[in-house]
Amino acid sequence: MAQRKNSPTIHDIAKALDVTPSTVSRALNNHPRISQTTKEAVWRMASTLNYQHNHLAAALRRGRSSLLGVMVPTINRSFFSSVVRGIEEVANEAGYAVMVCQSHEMQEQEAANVQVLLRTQVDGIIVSVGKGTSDFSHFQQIIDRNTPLVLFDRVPESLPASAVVIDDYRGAYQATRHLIEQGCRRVIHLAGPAHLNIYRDRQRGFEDAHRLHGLPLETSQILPGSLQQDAGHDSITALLEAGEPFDGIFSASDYAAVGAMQALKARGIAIPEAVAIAGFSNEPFTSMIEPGLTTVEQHSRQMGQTTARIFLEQFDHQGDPYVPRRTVLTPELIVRGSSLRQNPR
Amino acid sequence: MAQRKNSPTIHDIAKALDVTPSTVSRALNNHPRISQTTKEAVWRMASTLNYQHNHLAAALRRGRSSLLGVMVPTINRSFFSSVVRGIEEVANEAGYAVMVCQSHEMQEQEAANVQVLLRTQVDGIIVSVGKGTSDFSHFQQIIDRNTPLVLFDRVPESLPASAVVIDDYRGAYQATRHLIEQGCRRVIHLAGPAHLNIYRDRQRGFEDAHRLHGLPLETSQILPGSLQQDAGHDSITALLEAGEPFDGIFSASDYAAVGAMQALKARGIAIPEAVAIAGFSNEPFTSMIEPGLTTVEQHSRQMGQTTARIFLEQFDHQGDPYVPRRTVLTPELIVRGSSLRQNPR
DNA sequence: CTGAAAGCGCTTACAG
DNA sequence: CTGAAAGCGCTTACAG
Repeated sequence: MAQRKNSPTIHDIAKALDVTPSTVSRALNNHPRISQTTKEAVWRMASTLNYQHNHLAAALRRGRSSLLGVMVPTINRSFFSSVVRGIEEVANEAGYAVMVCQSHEMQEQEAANVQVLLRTQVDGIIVSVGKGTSDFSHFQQIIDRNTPLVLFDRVPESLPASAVVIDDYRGAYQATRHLIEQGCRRVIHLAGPAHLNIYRDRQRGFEDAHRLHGLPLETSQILPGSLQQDAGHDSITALLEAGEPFDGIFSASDYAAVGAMQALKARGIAIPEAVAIAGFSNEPFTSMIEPGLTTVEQHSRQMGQTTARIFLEQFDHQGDPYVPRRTVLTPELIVRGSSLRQNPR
Repeated sequence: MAQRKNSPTIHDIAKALDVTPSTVSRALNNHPRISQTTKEAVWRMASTLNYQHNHLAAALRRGRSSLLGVMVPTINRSFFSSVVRGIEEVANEAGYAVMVCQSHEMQEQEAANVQVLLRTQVDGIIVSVGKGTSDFSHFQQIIDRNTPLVLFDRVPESLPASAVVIDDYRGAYQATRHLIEQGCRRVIHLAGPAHLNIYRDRQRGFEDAHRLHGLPLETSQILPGSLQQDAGHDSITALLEAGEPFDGIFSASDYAAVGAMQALKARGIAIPEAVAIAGFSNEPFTSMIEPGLTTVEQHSRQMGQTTARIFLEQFDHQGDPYVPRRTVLTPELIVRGSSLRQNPR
């Protein structure tokens, strides 16, 4: 079995200095009513003994852990890892350690992770929900426990919690309008699962861009799918094999857009001349491929920072009647070679 | 201030059932010497009261937190996020929650994170060191505290800790040999900081491939750098501007390789005909770009799983005299269009 | 099979 | 400016 970790405690420091643990604790926490001499003696002794503060014990006593839980569908997306980075920056600054975990898009894993985070007594939880989640009761449990919950990007509307999102509708609208301005007359939309706000909003933006430009739109132009790279590839390949005509693609994901590009290239279809294409998220690879993929920047790092700040506010006002708020960031269209035609219209 | 979280405790369950906290605790932990009837009553009451086990308190009492700390340079690399995924799989299975943090390649942040992890009383720490780290005393501190430490991929040799790596030498050797077999006679190596084992080994593999194939090698063929995308771009651009001749590139990083490819393309140099190129890591984008980038697969997920298993072993044998071990995984060369010539030699 | 009691390492009102 | 004492919520040898 695990052997006792003979780490020195506050008690050891106290004994060595012939003061009480109370004094040592106060000195370590830089309490104002402890003399400078005592503080320095304690600090020196702590360093000599290689004292390591037991955060667990302090957390138990204080009723707060200074741990912030973050759950994302996967860290293996530039979007999510950038958001995490933004959260870290603000949280660390405020004295929080961040505990990151992944749902891998599965509801079961998501619910299990919520249990882990709550049991670990995190002071708050930040979440972007997985594609596989349709029942949100595990989040309700967080709220019931009075633990601050902040959502970002993928946000279930039914939950009374604050959220930070970008204006997906607007990003999609702009991307689609851009394709139309480049001369596209029949644009395909690679859409995501409609139970997620972001994909619903992107589809609405796509639709409204057509409406407001007086362009007809058939439901067959909208292809829902997993938005993975292979799904994009397969959807477009099927379309081409069926002989369906189209001259533009707006994908709700950069990954599916790349798959689509590969399907087009495999048949020698010119991008952007024959088919112009735009994605969503500005993943780093979008500027590595050729032609560069037109996409929508989501300001992920800033989104993380904002989310963390809202958690901090909410934590400080815990107990007060809290009115959930929604923060909407503005997306930015990044135009690259995949959609930019020589002679638009 | 934060308000008391009125969560029910073991004591509440005990009172409601008219038994003692001891019994409730045992029932919840499924202790063998508690009657089935009592257990079921406790479980039912726990569920009725919506009891949430306080992991912090249990951890404090038991002297173990069931938390595993993982520190990587950045989660924003497919390699690292896959390793983390592998660690998670094994650790969760064994009842551990994983706490991920990033050093962002900076020694200071790395040392600070070690403090956070130790204070949080994690049961073990898994690390891949940052590029900016030259002083390893913060890791020594982990060992001194008797907390299991396992390293992977980027491993300081001076530390008496177990490590999991791939055979970087072999991967580099194979990639370079492949380039030579494709007819390259003067290969450039985009190298990484020599204080990191992986880059030293990759360079050795590069060198030995030349030696064993009787090909001359000048020191000017080795270009050390940050291995970021723009660094690769700039190094190769400078070489071209200087009129240096070369017909192959072996980059110690996929990112730098992409930068190099962009530099070549910008000047209309044919890949792989004029210059063949290979990278390292098999990042997903290597199969998205054109031509596909030849690279070395590192079996990252398996690396994570292995690392986690070694932690578990080490934790179980804590206190025993532990002999650090080194596990070396075999890399795999992935040949793609960036290096495959029609008529080799 | 269950209970009484001590204690994990810290913090903090209450005194002085 | 410092101390004595209680307690955060749990677990676990020791009894019976």
